Amino acid sequence: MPQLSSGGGDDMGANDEMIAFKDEGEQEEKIQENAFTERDLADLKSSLVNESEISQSPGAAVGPVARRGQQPEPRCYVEKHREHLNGVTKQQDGGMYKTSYPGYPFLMLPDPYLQSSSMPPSSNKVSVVQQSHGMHPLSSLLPYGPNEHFSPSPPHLPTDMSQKTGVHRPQSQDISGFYSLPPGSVGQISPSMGWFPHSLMLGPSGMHPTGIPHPAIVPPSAKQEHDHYDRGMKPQGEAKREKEPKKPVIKKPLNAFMLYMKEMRAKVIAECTLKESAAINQILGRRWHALTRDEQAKYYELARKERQLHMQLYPSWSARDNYGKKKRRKREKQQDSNTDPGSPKKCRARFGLNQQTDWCGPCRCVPETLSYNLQLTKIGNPPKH
DNA sequence: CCGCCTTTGAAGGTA
DNA sequence: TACCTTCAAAGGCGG
Repeated sequence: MPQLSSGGGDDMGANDEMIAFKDEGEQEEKIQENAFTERDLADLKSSLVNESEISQSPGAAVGPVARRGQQPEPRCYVEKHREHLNGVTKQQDGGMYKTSYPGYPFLMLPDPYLQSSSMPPSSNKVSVVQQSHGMHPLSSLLPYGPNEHFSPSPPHLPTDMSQKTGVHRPQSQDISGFYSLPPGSVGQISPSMGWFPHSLMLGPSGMHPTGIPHPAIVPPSAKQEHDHYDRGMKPQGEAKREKEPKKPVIKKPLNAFMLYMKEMRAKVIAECTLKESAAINQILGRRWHALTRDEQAKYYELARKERQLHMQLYPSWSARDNYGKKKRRKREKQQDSNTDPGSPKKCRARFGLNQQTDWCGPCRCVPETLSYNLQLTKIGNPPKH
């Protein structure tokens, strides 16, 4: 990454995006917050209207079809705002994070987590966007101060940590120095603990054995349990929990954009009076593109540190661990429908097979010309497609 | 109650 | 190596 050149190719993504911004000279893209929001909202609403009124306008979609390859060029967006800027007072140094930078919970482990541990039962969600007002209590722990621009190579950062980590998971790094953690917290992690499966490392409530709850650790179906509490079903819920201790889920570390979203979501919601996350995320995506490299670099650096901390806390964890929990069910459902013996005609039609003569490999149903008895006796597997 | 929507980035898998 | 897929957060909404 350009902004993190120290590592000789850090593992930050969005290279293309950043280069594109460099070419576009985005430095002057400092837009007044409120005007930006109104513009975002107007764009979003108009796009939503367009979606409903105009059918499939190619290239203009912001909807589901507007995936990466089809997204409007950032330049177009910037130019749109440039036009808009004709009537808008520019901020002289309008970095959104110039005056205060809330930081990120992984970097502020002690206080926020102690606070969260004393949260009422209704606050079962891990609060990640915190202390967005004023000085962060742990801002001193941040590698760069609130008014300090991100330094590509923090002086206290161990050399090997600045370099591309890849799949390398440090096994005995003293992260207490890295994160300035107080004695008795993560710094107590012994090197040997790194090889425990995370299910053994965690307490019943997603508590790390160090006593520090981690935002990435989420008790499964926490929301449901919360609902049970709300509906006065606590005894039943508790009994169920005691019977079936569920393994806490270790979530993926958040990437730069996710960190940005967490920080800015509340602000956008307040400004736009929007609540729908899909719409909010569209706005945030645009704002993300409008950020300067320096501004984005802060989040890339936070995300990098988050991944490193995550690697140290859960050395055996892999993103693969959480794979397929939603989509696999969907696939299996679809496969079930494919192998549904009750609809051979549909099945054969779906695969473009001859209804009279073709075997259907996916569902293994026989063609109509073969006898029903043949199907029952299962004389052999049909040829696969 | 579950999944979709919507965004970007990271990581794992595949060709 | 390029490309594809999945997941991470969020909350309203529809089936």
